Amino acid sequence: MGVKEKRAKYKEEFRRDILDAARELFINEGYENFSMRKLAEKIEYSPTTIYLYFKNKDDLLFAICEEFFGHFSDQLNHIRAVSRDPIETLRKVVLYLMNFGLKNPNQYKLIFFTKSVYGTREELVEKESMARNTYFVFREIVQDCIDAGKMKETEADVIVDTLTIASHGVVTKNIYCADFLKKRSGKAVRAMVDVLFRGLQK
Amino acid sequence: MGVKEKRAKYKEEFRRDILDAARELFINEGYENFSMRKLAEKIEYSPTTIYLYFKNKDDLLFAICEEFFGHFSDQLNHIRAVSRDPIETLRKVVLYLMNFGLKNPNQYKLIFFTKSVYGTREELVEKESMARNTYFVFREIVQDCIDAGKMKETEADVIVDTLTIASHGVVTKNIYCADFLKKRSGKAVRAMVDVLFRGLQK
DNA sequence: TATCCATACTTAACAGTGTTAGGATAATTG
DNA sequence: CAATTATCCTAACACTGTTAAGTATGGATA
Repeated sequence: MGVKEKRAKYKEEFRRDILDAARELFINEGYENFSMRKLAEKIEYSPTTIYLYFKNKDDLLFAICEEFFGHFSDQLNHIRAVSRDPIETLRKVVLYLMNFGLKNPNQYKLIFFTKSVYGTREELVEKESMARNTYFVFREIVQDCIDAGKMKETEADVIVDTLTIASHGVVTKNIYCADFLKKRSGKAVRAMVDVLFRGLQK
Repeated sequence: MGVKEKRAKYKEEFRRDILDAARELFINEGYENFSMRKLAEKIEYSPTTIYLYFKNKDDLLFAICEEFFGHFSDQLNHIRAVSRDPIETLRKVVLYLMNFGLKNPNQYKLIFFTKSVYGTREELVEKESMARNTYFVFREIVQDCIDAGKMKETEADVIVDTLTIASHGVVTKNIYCADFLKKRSGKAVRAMVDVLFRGLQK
């Protein structure tokens, strides 16, 4: 391996280290208490060093989001692979999304509250990204349900929106209403999923 | 009127002026660009003066939220008064909530993203507040639907949660997905409301 | 080997944030 | 008139993201 490649690899590795530290800091300290300076302290470098590996804070957050969406689309594919009935698959996917958000509020906030990281859906669909892959898999699963004749023949896009938006609501409710998780989130999740599928199925 | 009363009235009036300026600043400059210092500049006082009328930033935001909930619960009562069919009333209420959020993103953010201003539902129900009144009216409207035999006999609480959570999802989707409003929010709102009521009605 | 130079990283600073301590001024009270 | 109190301000603290400019260091080259 040449020196340049070695350097590139080192750079790549350091970037990963920073990313890992950032994610950890986010999860431990929370969305509001995350700062570039604290991250710098954690990795024991000056704050400015981070800017050699990430354009700015948003760029760093974007990288973490992409990491998550990579993991998430893998999960969707896995759920799809092990389950046969399309409606059951979709139900599991929605439950997975909600439960992830409920269990990882800080990471969820990071992903979905970081102002329009991915822009419009048109932009999302155009530009290669992990978030795009996730969206496509989600839509395919919905299409499976429609093709199996088990769901109203609305556009798959609109159904994806309805499901993700409702999930988003459940999670954000939990984030901004203290103790929602502890006391009523289980009930709320079940109620929401039941209403959604009762409303969507043929 | 005695001097003390006069003073109290003056204090109250100034508080209102600050509140009005703050709301205006929020709507014009946006949630992210609001700051105590900018508000101070707008009202042409030093930043510290604000702290004589509000304990801190959160206290000021809370006051604006309460103002909104006062207006909102009035609206709910009005809708309830002019409409006869309970399901139609409820549908209008949900649409009103969604549309308010879509049209007033900055104010909506302020109200629902200001971290747990009202605490848990138990706390909300206990402590006198405009938000509490709103919650009660909303629940009564849902109860009307159940009593009229037009809705599944789930607890009204849970149904209120389902509806507000879904509305919250629609609005936040709009806030964090650029151009959602312009292109697809109408469709999304209709789809969501249809699914919800199809899922909830008997 | 000595020079050069890019890479990696730092210090110091700018402009902004919420908030507080303590001081100044004006109005009201005794 | 003196004392008190209400009202407002200046200055500061401890943060924030970000940038400009500077310093070592270590490999490549003359």
